[in-house]
Amino acid sequence: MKTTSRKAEIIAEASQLFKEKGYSAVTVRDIAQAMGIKAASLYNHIEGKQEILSVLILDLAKEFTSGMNAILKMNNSPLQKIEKLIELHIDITVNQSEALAALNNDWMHMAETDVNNFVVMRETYEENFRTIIKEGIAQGQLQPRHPEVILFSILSTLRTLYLWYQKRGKLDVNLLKRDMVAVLIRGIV
Amino acid sequence: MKTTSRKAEIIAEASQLFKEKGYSAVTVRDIAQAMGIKAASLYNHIEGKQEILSVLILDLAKEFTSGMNAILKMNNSPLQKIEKLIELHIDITVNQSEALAALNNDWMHMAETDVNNFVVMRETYEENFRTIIKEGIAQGQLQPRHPEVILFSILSTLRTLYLWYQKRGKLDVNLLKRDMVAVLIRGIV
DNA sequence: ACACAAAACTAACGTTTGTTAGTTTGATTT
DNA sequence: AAATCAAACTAACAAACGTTAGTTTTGTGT
Repeated sequence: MKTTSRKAEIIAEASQLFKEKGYSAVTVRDIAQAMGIKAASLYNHIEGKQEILSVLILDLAKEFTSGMNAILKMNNSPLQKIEKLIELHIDITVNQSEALAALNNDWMHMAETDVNNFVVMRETYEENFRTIIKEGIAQGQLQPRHPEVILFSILSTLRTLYLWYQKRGKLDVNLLKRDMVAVLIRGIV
Repeated sequence: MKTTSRKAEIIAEASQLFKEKGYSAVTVRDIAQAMGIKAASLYNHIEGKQEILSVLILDLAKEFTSGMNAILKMNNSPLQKIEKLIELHIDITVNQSEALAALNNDWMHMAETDVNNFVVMRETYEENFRTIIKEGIAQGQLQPRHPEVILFSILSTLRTLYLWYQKRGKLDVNLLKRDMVAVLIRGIV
């Protein structure tokens, strides 16, 4: 059964190394060694080191974008939308944690065009999130805090979840979702 | 008035570059250019590229450690201690944001001994924080959520604050503290 | 058995990397 | 005026970098 292409295997292997040391500190020889082949052999499958990074990041960014769009279409309350967004991030984290590391830390090392596309996608995503929060405040469903503080505190928690999930012995995803929603939305007191 | 040594100037300049591109992507020639001198001239002041990183990270780690120790000595309630910790992070972020980027993202690129010291300091810090949270739960002051989820959601927000503070036009520190404490502790609903 | 394509290989390339060695500059002290 | 010293310089190094070119191996369908 050959379900994964060689290119996909390379990208998967590279993403783990990128997560550990960052894109710039990983050499193509490192990636090749992890694959059990020589560095030059990689170029039968990829165009270059940067392509790996771009595939990793842009594919994931698209996943966030389409997840956001799906949530925007639902006619739920702002608070319910935020809950859905938290669950979206957790789902992506659970099976894409390596790509998340690259997206968070190494996006600026993509080719210029890709960086520009990425930044637009990211700003759009944040703007959509911000709008949901503002609606929640306007409707009296959320506390009247500075929307930027709310956006940031939720988003930074979710964005770095990949660092922390998995080192704590894989706690159950549904338990994680429940407690995370509770903590982020209802606080800890 | 010569209040800052040349070495300190180099470290300050380097930390800005590290924040933008990460340690590995910054060359000593980049740092030299930012200083307006040649790369070789740096070595009159520093032992090597790694030394810059270690000074940045370990000095900051010590600051967190002594801040934590001061808070542990106070006889406040767990909740009050957490508020103090949030303020500690905000204070450090406001005037050390470049070093924070290195501490978060590039600690693994220090020399092995320094990495080991750092990891111990970090684990100790987290363990102290976790203990405070557990006490808060035990005393009924905090909601009975998974302590790890609480610890993580607070800490990850505070740790990445440096990314976000300053691009939003330097909102007032006291306002930031107040809203951040409110959001992290009392939630958003 | 043969042809073909996928995927590995060896060898090398031009650059860039961090760093060292030895020298010159410019200001301050004696 | 001579000596001192911090801090810059030029020149070069060996090693590591991403990548290319050309060749050989391996597996698959005919």
